[in-house]
Amino acid sequence: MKILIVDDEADIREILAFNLKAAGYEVFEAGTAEAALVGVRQGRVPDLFLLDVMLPGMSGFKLADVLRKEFKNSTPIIFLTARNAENDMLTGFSAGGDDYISKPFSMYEVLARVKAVLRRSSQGSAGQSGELVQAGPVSIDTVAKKVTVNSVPLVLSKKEYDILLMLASNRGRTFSRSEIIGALWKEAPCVLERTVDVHIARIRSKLGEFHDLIVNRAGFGYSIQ
Amino acid sequence: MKILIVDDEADIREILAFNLKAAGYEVFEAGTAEAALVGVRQGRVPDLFLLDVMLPGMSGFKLADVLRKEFKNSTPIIFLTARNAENDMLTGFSAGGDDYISKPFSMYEVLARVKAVLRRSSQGSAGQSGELVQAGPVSIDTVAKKVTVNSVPLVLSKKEYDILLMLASNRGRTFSRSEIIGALWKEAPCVLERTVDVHIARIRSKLGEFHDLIVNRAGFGYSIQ
DNA sequence: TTTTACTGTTACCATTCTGTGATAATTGTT
DNA sequence: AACAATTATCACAGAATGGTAACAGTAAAA
Repeated sequence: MKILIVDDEADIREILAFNLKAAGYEVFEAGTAEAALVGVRQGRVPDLFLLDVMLPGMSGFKLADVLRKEFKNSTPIIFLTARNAENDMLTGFSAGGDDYISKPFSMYEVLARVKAVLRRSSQGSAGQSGELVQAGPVSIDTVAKKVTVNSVPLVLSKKEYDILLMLASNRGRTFSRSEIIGALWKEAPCVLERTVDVHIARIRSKLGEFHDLIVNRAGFGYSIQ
Repeated sequence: MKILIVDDEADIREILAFNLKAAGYEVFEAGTAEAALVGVRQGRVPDLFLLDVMLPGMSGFKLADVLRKEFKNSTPIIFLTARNAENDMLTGFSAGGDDYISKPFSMYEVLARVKAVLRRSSQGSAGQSGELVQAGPVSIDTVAKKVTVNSVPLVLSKKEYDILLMLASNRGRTFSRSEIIGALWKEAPCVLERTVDVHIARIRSKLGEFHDLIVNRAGFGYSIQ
């Protein structure tokens, strides 16, 4: 799968590129919308755009516009936006299959989103309901950031949501407590490992009859089968 | 075990080098990515890189890229990142077996990470998704941490899993009890050697008809052929 | 402000896992 | 064969791990 990163900050490009490559994607970079357009016109068409909104010269939105008009394609786009009052209105918004991630974002978040978008676009299912991560009766809309269990809405707190998403989007994989903390406690990675237990317990109690969706293996950690 | 530290700040290098040496590692240093590359090209290849992301000249990511391309090796890399908006996205993230630690870090954190990474790579199990270790009918997914025998799931406890993985990823090699204890009882290496027997017995009984997968040679130890 | 929800910690209990000693079985040696 | 050394297996207690409730501090909302 080919991904084109368009961002004027070389550091960000590098971080994204390196880690996406490590995750097995083929990655191209461009520092400006104009450069990206040249590449695409020469035939280097990616399967997904990672597009900074704030670009010098042609903006990310303009580029998206041009791409849509010129190629009439439906290549999905993930917009990267700096977090400010203007862009906040975009957070969680999604239209025409596109998606927004606001800086600062975590690589974990980006990777999850990229994976979801590519899977969805390869499945050809339209994006009205956003990207869905399914795990048994649980369905997570990663755009709306809403969870349903057998179509019944489930209200989770941020941490509960994060943990459930991490487990659900890696079904079968067992995460140790320290892995979970390392991935989700970016601000203060110094919480006790027992904290994870408590969050798991809270998720389970909200899951009701499906409380055993999250499996624990003593000494290994937690997983969703 | 050899570790190459690449960081432009001499102070940081010194602190890391001193403590890692004290912990028994062989340590090399480089102030720039270019210098590190020269050393590696001359044959001083470490078992682990500690790589600052923000280097003058060639960045840490670029160096990692070059190393991967030029040597096609899978030497693990731990990236050191200054804590700022850009690098926050990397905290706790891990892809392709690499790892991130953000400054300021504690030596305890670094040592724990180094130890974990080296153990992982010495067991021959890189961190990418679905790494399989096969041994006859037994197949071990080192990411999901699950074992199957002829595709039938096998539920093992942590210690049982560790022992089976050690034997399976070094097929044909016979490990004495003290070798097994030395490798797997890092925390409390003062258990009786008989303990290993008991764990082996428990694994064998779970293996059912394949109980003779694990072979013992009197006086030598255990192995999987 | 008050109220509410969220998060992290602790404590207590249940469960699972692990190490040990006893004893039986096997292997190697004379 | 007889003996010694080593390994296999069992049962049990203690240790480690996990589940859950209650509490307190904090942030967000009313």
